[in-house]
Amino acid sequence: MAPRDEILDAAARLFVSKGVAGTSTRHIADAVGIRQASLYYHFANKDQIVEELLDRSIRPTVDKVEKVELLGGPHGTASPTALLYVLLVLDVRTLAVAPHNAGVLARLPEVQSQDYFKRHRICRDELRDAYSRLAAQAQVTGGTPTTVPLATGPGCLTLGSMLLQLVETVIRMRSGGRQLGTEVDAQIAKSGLRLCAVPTKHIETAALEADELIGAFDEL
Amino acid sequence: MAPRDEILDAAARLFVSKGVAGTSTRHIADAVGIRQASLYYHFANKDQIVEELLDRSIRPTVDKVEKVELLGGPHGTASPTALLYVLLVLDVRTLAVAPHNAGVLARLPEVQSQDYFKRHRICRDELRDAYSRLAAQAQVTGGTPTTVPLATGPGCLTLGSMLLQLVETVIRMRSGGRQLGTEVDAQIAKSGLRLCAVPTKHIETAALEADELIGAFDEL
DNA sequence: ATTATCTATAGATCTATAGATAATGC
DNA sequence: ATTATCTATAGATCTATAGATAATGC
Repeated sequence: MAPRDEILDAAARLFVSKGVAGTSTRHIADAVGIRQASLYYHFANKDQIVEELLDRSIRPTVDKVEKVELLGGPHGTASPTALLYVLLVLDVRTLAVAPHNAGVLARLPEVQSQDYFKRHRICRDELRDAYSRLAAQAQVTGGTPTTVPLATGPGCLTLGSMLLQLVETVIRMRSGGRQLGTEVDAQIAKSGLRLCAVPTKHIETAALEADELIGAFDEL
Repeated sequence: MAPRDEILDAAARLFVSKGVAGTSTRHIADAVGIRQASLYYHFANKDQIVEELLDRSIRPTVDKVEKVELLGGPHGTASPTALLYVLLVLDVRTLAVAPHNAGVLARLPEVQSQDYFKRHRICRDELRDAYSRLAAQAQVTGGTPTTVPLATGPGCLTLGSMLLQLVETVIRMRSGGRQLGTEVDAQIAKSGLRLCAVPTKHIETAALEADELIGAFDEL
């Protein structure tokens, strides 16, 4: 592994387990096996390490959102419910395999209050809005007889933010050191659909349709 | 306000916005308006401040769990679905009114890795199990025709952990500086029931039943 | 005597810079 | 010449302790 990546790797592990402010540049250097000052050959300062890790942690997700929305766009063959399921599964998987559970980074106050976090917030807002759109369509298609309409608009509490939150159950489980079962992705995705009031019988068919899409997806 | 409480208050605010490791004792003292060394008259060390804040942040929730389960115990007049709704609403409200969004504390890595966090984890596990139990009963009572049984057992991904996660949407919203609507508690509670596959028509009746219970609850 | 502050400071640590050293590639 | 490390260190900061000071309560 390139020295620069070794640093990023060690830093990620330490940041996630002790926080950014709780990890000194010396800790990182010791973990890598170099001297503290040598870090500054690869990075201008400590924050730049955090910044790059943060970017890397959101990139895979952003890429997938685009592809998924494209999947339901011009062709239009896929049902919105299935698309929502696909996005949920991919999102969960990304967080589940992220090195050192790097998804934790974006939840640290000392990171959120930094200037470089703005870009990250924009990305996450896009993801949330994608969830909101798909959720709204899934509710319509499912023909749910909800007397009280669920919040899907730009209001305070959106379905999108709840889905985002639900997906992050994975981060919490990994933080707690719990083993991730083989079906977490499907379980969370189905829970997401239930949250959107998709009828139970619809969920299974959507899951089957989605599995096809996900299979084809990996070849993109 | 007693000086000790002023310190706790200022510390909470700073810890939540910059993390524990990112907040120095001097910052806290400055915020209170005393000298850094004066903190040590009230607390043996920095960690003790964190510890007390952490305890205070979980206490209200723990108290409520006991009362809610008691509500469904001997008398047995309340439906499990309504009880689940009650617990969700009370949990959301607790987090929503916690001073300075102190719920954030328990999510900081530098806090989770400390020894004093064990007690907090035990409390939260109890809450999670309470959710799991109520969710299981709610599913049975609701007579849900789920072909695939939802995970409610002691397995990897429980409904309990997902509900816990869902409730914490409030913490995230407050961190993001978003305004909390007046109905967040009800919205999240209903979402929780949907997550547990409680049929839509059941949700509204359970909500009404729960509102009664919550009214009576405040007098306990 | 107790309570709550203060000043002063020890001793550890942290980030970042300056400049030396050594190895490799042209 | 470029790349990647090193040693040494400046200068800031951090936690915690020692001991002085002043106000209040017995």
